[in-house]
Amino acid sequence: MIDIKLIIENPEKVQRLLAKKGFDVSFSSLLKLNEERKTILMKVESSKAEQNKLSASVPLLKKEGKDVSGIFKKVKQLSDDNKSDVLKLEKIEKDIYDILVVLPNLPDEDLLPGGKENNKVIHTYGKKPVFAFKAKDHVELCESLGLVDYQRAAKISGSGTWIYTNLGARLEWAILNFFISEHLKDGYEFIIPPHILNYESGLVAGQFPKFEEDVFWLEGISPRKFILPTAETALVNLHRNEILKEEDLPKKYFAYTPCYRKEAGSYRTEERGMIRGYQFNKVEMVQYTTEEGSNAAFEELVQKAAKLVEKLGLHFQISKLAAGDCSHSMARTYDIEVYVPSMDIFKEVSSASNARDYQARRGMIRYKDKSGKTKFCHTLNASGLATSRVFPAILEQCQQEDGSVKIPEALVPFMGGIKVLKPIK
RNA sequence: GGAGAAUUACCCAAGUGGUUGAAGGGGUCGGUCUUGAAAACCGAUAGGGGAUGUAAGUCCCGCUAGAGUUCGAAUCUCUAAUUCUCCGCCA
Repeated sequence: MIDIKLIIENPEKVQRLLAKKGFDVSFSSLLKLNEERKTILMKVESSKAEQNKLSASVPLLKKEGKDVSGIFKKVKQLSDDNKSDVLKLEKIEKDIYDILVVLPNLPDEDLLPGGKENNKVIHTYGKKPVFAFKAKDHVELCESLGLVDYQRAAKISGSGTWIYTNLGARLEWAILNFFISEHLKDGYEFIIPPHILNYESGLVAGQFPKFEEDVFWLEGISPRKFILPTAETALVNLHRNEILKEEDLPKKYFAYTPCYRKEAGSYRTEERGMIRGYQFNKVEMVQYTTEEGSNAAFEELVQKAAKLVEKLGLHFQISKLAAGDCSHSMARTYDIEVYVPSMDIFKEVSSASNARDYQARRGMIRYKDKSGKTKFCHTLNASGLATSRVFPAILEQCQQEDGSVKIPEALVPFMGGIKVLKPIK
């Protein structure tokens, strides 16, 4: 949620920043509503004050044996007269909320406007692997190595899904465990959240009301619930409606959950295999920080995500996203993108974002600073990482001429010492 | 899934219609005493949102949430959420 005070004080600035995200908005009606709100609020409150005063005088007068029926009548009259204004006020407040709740977060000043085309690669690690043989894509490799079963997945579930089998399952699990152990080393707290969340959680994360259609809703449960599209949705709601202490910040969490998304429908032929499915595994990091601490936390998250890919020895790059390519709730986003040889492109394995106080305002997530002032936290998140892109990248980047795949050293301890995956046919 | 009970400030907890911005504990902070500590004693400390104002202040809303009854609600009614207990079912 954008602070309405910011809009009132500087509507042009907010307008200009939102334009960078491709949002063309005018605040004239919002500003007008706000003026109306103030006028009516004052009226409503002063009537309330008078009613309170009169009512408060009743006990004393009663004790003195005086007749109070006149006061009853007067207060009733005041209350009745006030009713229409109270309703009007409620309507205006709802209208204001409806306008604010759909606005995306403001992008940081330093971001380029526009979409993907203006993303800038700011760091590249490693080199494109060169193969002296005809390299396979990850779908072929999964098949020949016996790691994934797409056919049976289609049978028991449907399209957009897959089954990790045997060593595939072990590799997937090893990757996740590797991530988990790294985060533990860095002092992040491990969280295993429920996968079924309530509406409020989606709202606070900023997914709702705009993207209600993008998640899976459960039937037969009330109030309605959805399955999380990312662990961020759960983690960022952990401290909803809480006031934290400044000395407890930053709070650093990570969680492993599958992520359930409808976007697999946007399948394109090049996104074969496990590049985009209805369900994928991801370890997610979230930090709650002070206002002052959020830039440093962002750097840390980006570095942490990058470090994971680096330790796997994969070729990857970091992109600074243009304003329009940042998520709805985010002020800035850097993507860590791993190279997928068969597609000859870089695919996102992590999105590190700073929501600043946007989510915190929605969820009333606050902290008391040293002077005792209550402020909104900043929330940040980064995948660390999504396996569904890492897994194919490992297979494709680490494949050898004989059709085997060399397991990255960092993963070997988590693979029970297995160093190479050999073709089974 | 069925039945019952609960939800008050950092924590426990009193409070069943009117000076309740909420008794009493505990905690926390400060002090006395002590070589230091503990104990004891003394004192301080009650959240949050909003309106107005340069400020001090004044006012509105806050006792899980929402709605209602009433001149007036923490207190009565309804709805919901959560927690606990019992029964059922089960990995």
